[in-house]
Amino acid sequence: MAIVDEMVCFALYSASRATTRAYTELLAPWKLTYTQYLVLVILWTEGEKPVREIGEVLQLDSGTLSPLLRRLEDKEFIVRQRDVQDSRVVNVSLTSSGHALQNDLAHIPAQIACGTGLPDLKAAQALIKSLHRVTESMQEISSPDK
Amino acid sequence: MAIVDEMVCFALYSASRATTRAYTELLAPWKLTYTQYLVLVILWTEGEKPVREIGEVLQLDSGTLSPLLRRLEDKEFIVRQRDVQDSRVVNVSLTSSGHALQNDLAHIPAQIACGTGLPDLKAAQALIKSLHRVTESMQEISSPDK
DNA sequence: CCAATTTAAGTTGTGCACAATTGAATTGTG
DNA sequence: CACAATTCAATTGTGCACAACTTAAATTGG
Repeated sequence: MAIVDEMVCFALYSASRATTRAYTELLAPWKLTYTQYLVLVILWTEGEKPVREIGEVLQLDSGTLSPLLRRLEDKEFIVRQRDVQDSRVVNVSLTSSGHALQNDLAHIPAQIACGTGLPDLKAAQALIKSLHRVTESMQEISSPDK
Repeated sequence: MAIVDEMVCFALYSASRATTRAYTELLAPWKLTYTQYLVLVILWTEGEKPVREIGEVLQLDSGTLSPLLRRLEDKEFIVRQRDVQDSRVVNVSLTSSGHALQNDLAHIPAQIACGTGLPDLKAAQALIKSLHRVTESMQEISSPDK
C-alpha cells in the first residue's frame, strides 16, 4: 500500500501542475497567474475582503499574498486600503477594470470543464470528495493545527 | 458543470500543497524537499540516469533540475558526470550517503500512506486513475505536444 | 566535409509557496 | 491606566516551476 500512496502523491503533484499550466495558458492574454485568478474569483463573488480572509480561503499567508496583491494592484485590477476601524487590516477591493475582467474571463470555467476530461458531474464530485479527504488527512499529519 | 470543474482544480491545488507540506515535514531532518526526494526515489530504483531522463519522468526541465541537482550534489547525495560517449549528457548517480538515505527514509512511504486517509487500495487506485485522466486531458488543452 | 539543425544542460528572470522575522496596532489583564 | 500578549500585514530569504535564452556538442544532409 505504501508505494501506491506515494503514487497518489505524485499523481496529485502532476495533475496540479498540469491544471496550473492550463490556466496559465488561458490567462496569458491578461498576464495573470492561476493564484491571481483565484484571488479575483473570491473578490468577484464576495466583494471587498481583508487580506487575512483571502488567505484563509486560499490557505496562503501574507508572505505569498502581499507581493501577489501588489502585482494585481500594479495592474490596476484591485486596490488596497487600510481599514478605518482597525488599521492593522488591509481591505482589498476591485477596481472597475477588475470588475470588467469577470466578463472578459467568463469563458475560462467552460474551457477548464472541458480540460478536466471528467465524464460527468458525478465523477467530478467524487474526485472533489476524495481530494478533500486527502487534504484534510494530510493537514492532520502536518504541523499542529493551522 | 463549469463551476464544479474550477472546484476540481482548486481541490487539486489544495491537496497537492497539503501533501507537499507533509513531505516537507517528514524530510525536514535531512533538509530535503519533495522534488529532491522524487529525484532520489528515481535514482534508488533505477540507478544512474542522465538529467534528461529524470526530467522526462518528473516532467521537469533543466531550468528546474539543474539548480536542484546542484543542491543535492552540494549535500553529497549525488554526483554529476559528463557522459564519455556524448559529452552533452550529464549522468546523475548516487554517492554512498545517497544510497544510505534509502534506508534512513524507508519510514516515509508508510507515513504518507497513513496521511492520504484513503480507506483502501481500491480507493487509492481509483484516485490515481482519475488524476491520470485529468493530467492527460489538461496536457491536451495545453500547448501543442510536449 | 562542413554548414545547418537538433539536442542537452545550464543560466537568467519572474512568480508562487512557505518559514522566519519585523513592526505597528489592538486587545486583554492585572 | 499600563503593559504584556496577540493580531495583521509586510519583508526577507530559500527553493521550486517555468519561459526564454545561451552554449556546447552531436547529428544530418547536401
